[in-house]
Amino acid sequence: MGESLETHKIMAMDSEKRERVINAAMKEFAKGFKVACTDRIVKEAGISKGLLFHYFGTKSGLYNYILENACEVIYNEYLALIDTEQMDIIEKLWQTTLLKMDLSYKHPALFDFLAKAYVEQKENPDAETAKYFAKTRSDAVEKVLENIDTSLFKDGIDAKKAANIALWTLNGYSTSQITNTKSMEDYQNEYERYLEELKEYIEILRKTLYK
Amino acid sequence: MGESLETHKIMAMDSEKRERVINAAMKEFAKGFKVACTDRIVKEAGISKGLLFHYFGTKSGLYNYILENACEVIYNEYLALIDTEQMDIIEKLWQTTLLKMDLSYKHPALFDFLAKAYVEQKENPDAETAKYFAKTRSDAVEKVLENIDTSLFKDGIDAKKAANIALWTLNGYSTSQITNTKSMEDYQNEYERYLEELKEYIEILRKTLYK
Amino acid sequence: MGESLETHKIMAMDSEKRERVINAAMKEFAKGFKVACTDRIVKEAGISKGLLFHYFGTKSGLYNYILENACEVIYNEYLALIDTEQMDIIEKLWQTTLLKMDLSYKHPALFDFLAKAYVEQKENPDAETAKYFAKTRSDAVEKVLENIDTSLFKDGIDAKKAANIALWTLNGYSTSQITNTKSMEDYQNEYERYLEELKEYIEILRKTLYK
Amino acid sequence: MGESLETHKIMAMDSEKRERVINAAMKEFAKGFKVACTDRIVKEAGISKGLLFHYFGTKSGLYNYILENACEVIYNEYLALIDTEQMDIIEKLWQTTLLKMDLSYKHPALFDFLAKAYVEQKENPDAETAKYFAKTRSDAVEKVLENIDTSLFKDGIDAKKAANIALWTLNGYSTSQITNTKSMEDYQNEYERYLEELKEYIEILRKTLYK
DNA sequence: GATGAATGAGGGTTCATTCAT
DNA sequence: AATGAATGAACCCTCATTCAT
Repeated sequence: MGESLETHKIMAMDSEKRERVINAAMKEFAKGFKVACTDRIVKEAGISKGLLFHYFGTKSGLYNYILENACEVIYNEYLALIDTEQMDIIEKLWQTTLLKMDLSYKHPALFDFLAKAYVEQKENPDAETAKYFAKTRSDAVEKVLENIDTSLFKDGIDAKKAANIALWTLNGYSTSQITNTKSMEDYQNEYERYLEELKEYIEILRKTLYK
Repeated sequence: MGESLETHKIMAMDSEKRERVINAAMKEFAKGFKVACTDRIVKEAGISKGLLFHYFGTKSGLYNYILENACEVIYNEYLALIDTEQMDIIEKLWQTTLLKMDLSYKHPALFDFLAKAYVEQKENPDAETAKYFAKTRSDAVEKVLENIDTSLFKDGIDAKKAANIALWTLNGYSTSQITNTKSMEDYQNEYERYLEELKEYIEILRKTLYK
Repeated sequence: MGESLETHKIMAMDSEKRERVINAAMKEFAKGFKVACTDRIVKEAGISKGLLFHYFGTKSGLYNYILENACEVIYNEYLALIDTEQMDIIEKLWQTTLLKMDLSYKHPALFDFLAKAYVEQKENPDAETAKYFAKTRSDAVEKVLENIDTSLFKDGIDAKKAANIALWTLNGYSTSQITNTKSMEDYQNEYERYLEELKEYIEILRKTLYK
Repeated sequence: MGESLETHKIMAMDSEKRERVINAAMKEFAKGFKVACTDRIVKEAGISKGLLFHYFGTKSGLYNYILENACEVIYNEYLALIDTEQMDIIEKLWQTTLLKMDLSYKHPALFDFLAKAYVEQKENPDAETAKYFAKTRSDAVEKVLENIDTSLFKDGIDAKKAANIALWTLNGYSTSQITNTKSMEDYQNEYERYLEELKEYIEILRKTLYK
């Protein structure tokens, strides 16, 4: 879990302040490690530059903390909520998509940050953090695709591949929507239509992949 | 098409030298605009720093030129080669995937650069370049999805959505492969297996979406 | 001496704690004023940063206190022990060298600190402290060179100069030994050999300078 | 000799400008590596901060260059001028002292810088530079003490030790003079008296150590 | 056209010093 | 008295951009 040197300091931090730093830093690091600017982070978090380095040591230290924290959020507020009893993979994907949307609402920068972290991986985080991040990713994939009822799929179709098709379809749709959405207000207005259309994709997947 | 101030200057440039700059800059900008460093570009391109700025004015100017150039490559070496007569969308997607792999071989940094440009959009390019880039993207989608024989799909399935499922599936598979591929050599060794597996996905799509 | 503003505060300090601060600070300041870091001092002394500044006001304030304290050590534990009855300067130098070695053992950082303070003089200490330091130095020279029996020297040799030659020789040898000594263990192993060789120099001086 | 990466860049530098940087940096580094401030160096040298780093890469890089350069000065303007035919060590020491005074006049910060470099050794310079510096020092000692006519010393006196006594005496006197000298003007006014007194020490050494 | 020396604003990091508790 | 969180000035270093040649 990355018990870096500063962890105890960070834990001792005023939690409200820590929250502000986490939010500001995640938003900033979503732009990429190098582009992220600690000046903007401290300004948005409302603390001094010195304090940031007092707690996190270096920019990389902060980055590692934010990444590990994001992983923990994924574990606690996403993976923990996945219904492992659900063996109908399409139904499960529908539910996880809803979970993700909730999460994305509570932590607006979370998925952008994680996506960037993934693209930039190996460059910035230390070995331990990177390992934790990789494990989080594989755990997430596994948790979604494990324990599925393969007998639901049409005969003669590889279950693993069919599940992937369902997964990529939902991801593809989500991505395309984010792309087309300009603003947060846009997003809220379109929310209903978005869910509706998503359900239609779900139906097609069910109709075509399932018996 | 981005008639920026410097365009005529750039055209007057020795074409071999220009090619070297384009390759070097694309590779560098694939890392992201801010992270890209003009020092490395001029070093790899074998020209002086002064000359780079003589032709392109600013780093952003260079970026815009590279982005527009990449769009032109997409038009000339990808979209132009798509078989518009092909009405079987799954077959068409298979062919475009092969085209992309060819392109990726000829311009190793092209898709990485475009992906980064997409993720970073709005921040760097000027309005006109951004518009051109957006148009290229939508033209690409349209060119693939236009003029497809919807009667091939099973009855009761929205053709547009079914086509998207096929599209996202192939993209999803490509992305997952790139992720798992560590090196260029890896890639060449796995090439055959990659195509084989891709074909299997194609078959599943055909079996499930088509009558 | 050096009645700076904080002196009474410092005297009110718990003496054990003060001792720890003095030792830690002297060791740290032996590296040079600027390089010395108050964080390391408080850590080694086992007190809080706030307390350090409560007592000493500023880094310079602490430095001045340490320097004055070191001077007092020199007065009390070195100059006070010099045998003023001893008129044989060479014998006296031999004895003072032994005294210095004792002192160096009791206060490992003392001479390093004073040497650094001397090299850096004028930059850091306040005027009064600097004066006290200078006086300590000249007192030390005087105390060693005063009241010597000049009749022991060969005729036709200026006694003052001859005494200096003896002084510089012993200092020169000491310095060269410190230079060649890598570690504290080294030092203890070589201690006997060191004294032996020193005695040989003493003999030469006696043979050449004295009648 | 330390062919570091930047050496060719430095050699291509305008020599007058380089001279200004060397002088400014040597003066500044004579305060110690950490205390030295690149802002003051560039200000005194009359160049921009960027240029300093363009040529020398890092503060350490500059330091190493200055140290190597100082060693070269020692070789070319000091060791090369020592009369190796001179077998009378006392006469030789007298001559080398004069050489040093000349050097000290031409390069006012040289010996201060080297003394500081010696005290701080192992911390800052890279391995190669450190080796070169160490070699310069040992070459200097050797060149002075080699090839001396031991038959000049009184019988029963170890020649090596006797030579050291002479060496330390002259060094001791020089050091004491520098200490007492406040300003450059002081120095020039006292120059004659200084030489006179030095000669007297020489005479004593001759009278006492030689047959 | 072509070069690369020169600039300076911006960014990460350190550390003496202050202050609320 | 005692603590350590909080501050900001100062420092090293990078890099886009300019300009004299």
